[in-house]
Amino acid sequence: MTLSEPSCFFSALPPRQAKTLETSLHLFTTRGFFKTSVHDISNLAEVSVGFIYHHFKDKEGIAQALYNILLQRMNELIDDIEAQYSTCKERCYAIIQALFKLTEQEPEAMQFIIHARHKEFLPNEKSICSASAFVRMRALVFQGIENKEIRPMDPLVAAMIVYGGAIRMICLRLDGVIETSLETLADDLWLNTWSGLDP
Amino acid sequence: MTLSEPSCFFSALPPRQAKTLETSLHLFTTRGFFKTSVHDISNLAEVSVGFIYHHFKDKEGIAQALYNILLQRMNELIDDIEAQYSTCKERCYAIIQALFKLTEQEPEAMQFIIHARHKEFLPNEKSICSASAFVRMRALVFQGIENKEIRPMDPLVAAMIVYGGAIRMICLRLDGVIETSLETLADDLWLNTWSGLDP
DNA sequence: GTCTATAGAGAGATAGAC
DNA sequence: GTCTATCTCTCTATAGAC
Repeated sequence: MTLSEPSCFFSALPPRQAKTLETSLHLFTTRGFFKTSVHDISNLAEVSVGFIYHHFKDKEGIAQALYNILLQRMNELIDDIEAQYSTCKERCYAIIQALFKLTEQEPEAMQFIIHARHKEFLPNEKSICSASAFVRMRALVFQGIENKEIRPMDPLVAAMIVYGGAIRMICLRLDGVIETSLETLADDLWLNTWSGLDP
Repeated sequence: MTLSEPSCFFSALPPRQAKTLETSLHLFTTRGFFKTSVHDISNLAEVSVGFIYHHFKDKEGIAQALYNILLQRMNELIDDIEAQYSTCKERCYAIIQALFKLTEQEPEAMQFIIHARHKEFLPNEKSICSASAFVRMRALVFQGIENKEIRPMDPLVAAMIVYGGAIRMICLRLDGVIETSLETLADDLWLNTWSGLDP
């Protein structure tokens, strides 16, 4: 899976639906969901309002579709990493590197996944932290404790230490506080994070 | 400063303005800013719409007032900690404990501070990560590196490691993913976080 | 399937009495 | 200072032509 082109997330869909979702992702992350009207999307994506309502249930339906597609991609990304690596340490680091890469290449997608406060506009969706991809990320750490790759501690605490710094860096990068590419900081982060967990 | 009573944040204000802000904080964090109407606030706070518009410029003005007051409190909290402790390690741990305590006692205030995506409804306000309290928190870590309390590394990376796990735990606690009090997990977190930073 | 025009509802903000 | 009534506008969603 390459992540370098915006269209890659939506390439399985017909082109105008893909355009609608790309445009919605852009507007939702820059202006916010509630400050984006369906007409804004219609104008910028060059599709009619009728087209949008024919293919998506309503405005929330657009957000729901984005949410499903992006989390699906995250799950595929974890599938790949689990297939390629076997130790907890390798897998967790690979996930962090993949998230950093995604942040640099597709900041809007990352913003939507991490930051969008889905609860406000997807009331039926659980918190993003409960989404399968994030549960699987934590599960990798739990296994690491069982395997004794990680020193004994509360599993949830271990998971927060493993991913907390990385997720925080992603947030600050998306907010413009960090001005350098995350990929150059990944080694420094991981070296010092892991030394707190090594048995 | 005690944080155990909701009114403590707003106790300097006349009672009905305090009630307005308390109610707004409650509705903004539970329903969201854009799904809360001024009439909702008026009804629940038992004040008139006219009262609200007389004391606050507009709906965003309410959010701005909340933002200012809560960040002010965070700054006072850091003042207290800087006065009471002198080492980087002690100060950072005290901040994490204070944030955990605040999360347990005033979850709505914490939710607003950390999670509210102010950019959507306070477009003139910088990202919360740039707010003075958060900048000061990072500065404490930077000093720790200069003092050689923390092993040499990128200062921003060090700050993310110090606070990343804690902030992540706060988010998961607020979202209901963590079901136990954060205060019982603080020691475990800090012990294993710091051992990645100790020279 | 796709479009335009429009209905209908709700919200922010204000005017003006007290 | 405080209240109620209302104005005005924007947005979601749909109806109906093609």
